[in-house]
Amino acid sequence: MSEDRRLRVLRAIVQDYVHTSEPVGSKALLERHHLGVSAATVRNDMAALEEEGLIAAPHTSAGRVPTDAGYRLFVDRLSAIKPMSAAEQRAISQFLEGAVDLDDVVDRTVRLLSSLTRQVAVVQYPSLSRSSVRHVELVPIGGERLLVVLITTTGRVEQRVIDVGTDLVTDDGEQALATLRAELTRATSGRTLAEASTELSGVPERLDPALRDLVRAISTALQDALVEEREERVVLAGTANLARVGPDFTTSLGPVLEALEEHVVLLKLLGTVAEEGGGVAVRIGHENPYAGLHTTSMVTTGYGAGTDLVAGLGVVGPTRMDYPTTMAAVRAVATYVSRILAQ
Amino acid sequence: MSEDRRLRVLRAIVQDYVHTSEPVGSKALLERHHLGVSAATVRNDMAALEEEGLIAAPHTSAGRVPTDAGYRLFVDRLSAIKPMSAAEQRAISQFLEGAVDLDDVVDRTVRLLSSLTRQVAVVQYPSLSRSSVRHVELVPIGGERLLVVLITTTGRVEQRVIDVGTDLVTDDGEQALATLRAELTRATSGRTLAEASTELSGVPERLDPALRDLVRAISTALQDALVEEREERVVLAGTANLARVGPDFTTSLGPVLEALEEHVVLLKLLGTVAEEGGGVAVRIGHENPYAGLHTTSMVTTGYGAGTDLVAGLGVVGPTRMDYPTTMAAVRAVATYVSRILAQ
DNA sequence: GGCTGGCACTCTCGCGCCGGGAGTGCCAAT
DNA sequence: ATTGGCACTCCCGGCGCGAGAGTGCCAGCC
Repeated sequence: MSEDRRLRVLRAIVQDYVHTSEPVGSKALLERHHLGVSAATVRNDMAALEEEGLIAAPHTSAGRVPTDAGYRLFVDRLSAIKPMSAAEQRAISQFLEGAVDLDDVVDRTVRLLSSLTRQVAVVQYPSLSRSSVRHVELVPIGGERLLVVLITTTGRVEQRVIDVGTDLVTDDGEQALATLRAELTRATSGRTLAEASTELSGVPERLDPALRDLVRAISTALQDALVEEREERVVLAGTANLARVGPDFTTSLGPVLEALEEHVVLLKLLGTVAEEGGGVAVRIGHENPYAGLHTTSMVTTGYGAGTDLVAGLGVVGPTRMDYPTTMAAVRAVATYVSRILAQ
Repeated sequence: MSEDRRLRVLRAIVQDYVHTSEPVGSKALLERHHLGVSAATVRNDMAALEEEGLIAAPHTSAGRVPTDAGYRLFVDRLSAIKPMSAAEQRAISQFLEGAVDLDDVVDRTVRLLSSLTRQVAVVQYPSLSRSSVRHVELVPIGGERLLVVLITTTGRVEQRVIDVGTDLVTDDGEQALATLRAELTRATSGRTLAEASTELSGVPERLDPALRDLVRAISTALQDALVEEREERVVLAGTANLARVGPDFTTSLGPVLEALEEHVVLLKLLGTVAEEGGGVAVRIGHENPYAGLHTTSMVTTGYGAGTDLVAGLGVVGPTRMDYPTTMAAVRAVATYVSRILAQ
């Protein structure tokens, strides 16, 4: 019994099932793939594969369907990421280049990814952790409120509103703000977010004691904005693709949509990125730590400017998905959006 | 034949159908509502209502179901917006008060609205059109690129990246930017966006001819940001609720999800707001201009700080929805989020 | 030992049929 | 205008059946 052929059979099953959405039997396999053996032999192999937990039959005497473990083996050892055609690459690149700002880049990326894969695309906004401070701005709004704006090298803008004890829309207030602004800029500008954060804590002491409380408030607000992970945003597109999957999927549709609304969860999943397979990580069915996504697979990778990975992107789809092309699309989009961000 | 009773029957049908999700027959009606008449009378009324196009039967000898026109009449004349209990109001208010910045307000609002109504909530970011310029900032990034940031009174931040012909990270460049910054601030600060836009066009002429091209580029970028409607964002929550609606709805689920991804469409729908019914507008089934939403109804209203309405919010759900309570929730959330924004 | 053809067996799926039930429309009577 | 009565229509669930797809196993063959 050739171990090698058994794996070829598994591969054929995965490919057929992805293609037809129906359990695949020994005979159907022979028609579409010319393994040089008979149906009976294939049946023996299938029995063995089932024994190993790689495929399963929905009921006696139906065809076989890959299990999560089967897909896993397929992804790890039986498939190669399909290279994208030059035309596709050009299209991707051109589409992304039309973007006018960071929001637009992210928006285009997520749309592109969902239409390429015909699945749900998930793109994380470039994370703060690796970027540095470009600019800090203080804007008084209303009587005793202050808008603190932080602009980073990745072009991201963070804002916080804080309550200050005193009215700032006075001459005194304006003046205080001016010195404060200068001081803050000096303390943070050009520094990485982590550096800026520590630098910031020294500022209050150096200033007029009368302002100390105010400064402390601003400083903590900024630090808050600096380290805040909660603020990391994700953007989705292509949820309608879930409805196209098929009737077998409609039951799990509710839970999946729910899971997709938990952006915190998605962020976490995008965060952990594997290095193998060209940097593309695949999480299949129950490998997924969240119950709502047990019927789905996630294909993710990192992207970002420079050598640092600053964010993640990927797609969510039914476990029965075309892994090689999906992985290719995810990788390609990540590459090109990184390139765009790099300039 | 009492016109009045016929409408009471219609109301009963709508209420029952919303409650049970099943076509309602004459007998079932009598059990749940004590109209003082017999089943036969109700049947006559139903026939008349069907004649008028207010209700329809899925097939001969099944119960009746309200048509879009039926719901319309129900909403306009047969129902009153249910007042919310004091406890609910307190809960809404408290939940929204925890927000730390504009993003958080919007995020909380949309979540709140979807969980209150158990439907898809849509919230538009406060629109620029009614607000005015708080601040303009120019940040050079990379060699020949400039990030233009616009901060408005509503706390919104718009950003644009523009390519300038020359390298700005030089002493000359820095100096030019400084004067430019001052000039722009003077021209726009405190003005409404429309005013600022016209004011802006005068700026290039008043400046050093050498900078004129640069200024013109910045000025157009700003004007772009000022009037840009495309940039208006909407946020969704509760799409999973669509999956709970029922089997009859699953077919239209795909198109609906697609429509919900067309944020431009949603913006347009949120934009047109009626004044009747406490400012809450209802768009039922085919009244909706977009085919994907023909099976759904939309309940929307405006919200925003001050006397001006600056944005819209609402929910999307199946035409078979509980209009009175949904309308109440939409109105209440709009009221409270406006209050939050007002301070 | 591994491969193959053959064969009996199992299970699903679609179809037609049937009876019960809910609901209607109409009519004659009040 | 309302009502009780009655015949009629149509959906729905359950049942049986045959076809088809697929399997498991066995005996023979290389």
